[in-house]
Amino acid sequence: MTEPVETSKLEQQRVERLEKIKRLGVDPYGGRLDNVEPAGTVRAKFDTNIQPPQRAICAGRIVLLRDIGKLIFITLRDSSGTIQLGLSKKLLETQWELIKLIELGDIIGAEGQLGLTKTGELTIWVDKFTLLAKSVLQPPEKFHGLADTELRYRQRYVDLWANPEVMQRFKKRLAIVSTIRGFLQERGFYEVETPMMQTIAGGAAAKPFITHHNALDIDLYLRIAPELFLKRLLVGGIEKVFEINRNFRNEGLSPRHNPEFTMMEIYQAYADYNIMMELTEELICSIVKKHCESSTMQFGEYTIDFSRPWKKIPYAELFNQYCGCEIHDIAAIRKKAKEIGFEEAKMDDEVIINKLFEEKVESNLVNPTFVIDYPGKLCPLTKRSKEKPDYAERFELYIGAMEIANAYTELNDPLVQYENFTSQVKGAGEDENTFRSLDEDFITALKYGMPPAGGLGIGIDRLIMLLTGTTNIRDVILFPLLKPEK
RNA sequence: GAGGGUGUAGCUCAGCUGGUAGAGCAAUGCACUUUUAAUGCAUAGGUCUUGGGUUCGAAUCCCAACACCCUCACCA
Repeated sequence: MTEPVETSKLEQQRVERLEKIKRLGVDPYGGRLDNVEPAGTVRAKFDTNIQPPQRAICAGRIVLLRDIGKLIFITLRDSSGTIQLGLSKKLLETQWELIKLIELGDIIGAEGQLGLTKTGELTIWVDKFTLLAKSVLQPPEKFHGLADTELRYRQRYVDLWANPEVMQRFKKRLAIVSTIRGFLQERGFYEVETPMMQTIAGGAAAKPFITHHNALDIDLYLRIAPELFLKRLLVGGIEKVFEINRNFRNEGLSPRHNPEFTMMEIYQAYADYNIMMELTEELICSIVKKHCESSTMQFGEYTIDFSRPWKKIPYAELFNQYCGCEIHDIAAIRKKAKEIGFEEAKMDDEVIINKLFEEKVESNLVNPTFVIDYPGKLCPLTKRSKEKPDYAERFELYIGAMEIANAYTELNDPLVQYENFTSQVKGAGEDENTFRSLDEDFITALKYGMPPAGGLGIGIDRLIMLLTGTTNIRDVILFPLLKPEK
């Protein structure tokens, strides 16, 4: 464990400075500092007219340092932004030897009077200086920041302060999630946590990660969806329930897929998919209103207009429009699929239809669009439409050609649910069916009676991508999965 | 899994058709009390991702490995 760490010359120089600081009798790793204010708050509250002159205490990392001899200007950064410190030898005579030893990347605390320089920059004229943490590694270059994508992901702890827009993006993410919680709590939804480790990975058709419990000597799956547990809570009598938490899917990585991702699922008893549609539109629009500058967002090459009302178009209609054939004309559909190169012979009709849909339709759905009424066979957990029994009361919300939400009127008939679990859909992938396994306890729960309900799932990472104009999911996940080095 | 791209100083990047490496920032030293990527002068900094090969000679050409990025495939 304690193998000698190879240190660079630059690091050794910094360690030498650290030793010098210790010899001055100063703890280079500081301690508690009271009444610290965010730089942004200090900036906002500053008023030249207030007498006597205001004071402020700030703490953060040194990102710029301009040493002019007996005067040093420091740009200090915290999560709220930056503020300039002015350190004058006159004011800090007793600490001057220490101050001359601090450098870029160190974390310091500074207290003093606020004022403007002759160029109008708000400055804390420091009269109390505290070293809070000596940095013994070189920070990245001040102008370009940290640009190497791999390093940015591996060392997010550097990326966050080396590239201020990264901090802003993640703060926006946190604020949006907090808004979502508030929105749902206001409407009487309870937030719950259901098992991440499950003995049966249900609620979706994805490949799970497998782990092992030693004491029980059983394999467990990391969940691919919380759905079946949240519905058990509907059976249990929690009428309005939601969970925001991680799902894990053992599949390929892409700019839109991370193996662990954050999913929100909402269930509301006595509702249906129409109510979920309203809820979705209201939720996302209220987020846009609160956290975005306009109702139009740039997302890669797309310009997305979030203005209400959002379009609602039946699946079959979109299919017809973009695939150029009628959804019931199976012969024409199979011919088309063959042209594109699907192995259509092995697939059920519905699977081909859906593949064609994904291929032809999705890329056209730029502005928020509810695709409604899915072919019933594609939706084993959904209640069928009373008027059109071949269709399920399900919608998917597409924004920026990306699937953002998926919702349906929940199937609450235990016998039909059992039937759907046990009948296989052919051609949807070999491994996939293995894991559409039968959760008998879930059927038992349904047998006790689950109220009719609307259910909604929103991919939080993707929503954040849209609302921050970020086209790679890794840029909205603090620590995306990377292969280990070496 | 397939194809394409990238990997050079702490960081950001140059480096042509092979001749043992360059800038800016950071660092080190000196000067400087109103700077804004401070400035001026000076100095130092490299297993060119790794391992093979071709060659008198490889950062450069060839092969392989590793990591990252992009596209596709897989994908509830």
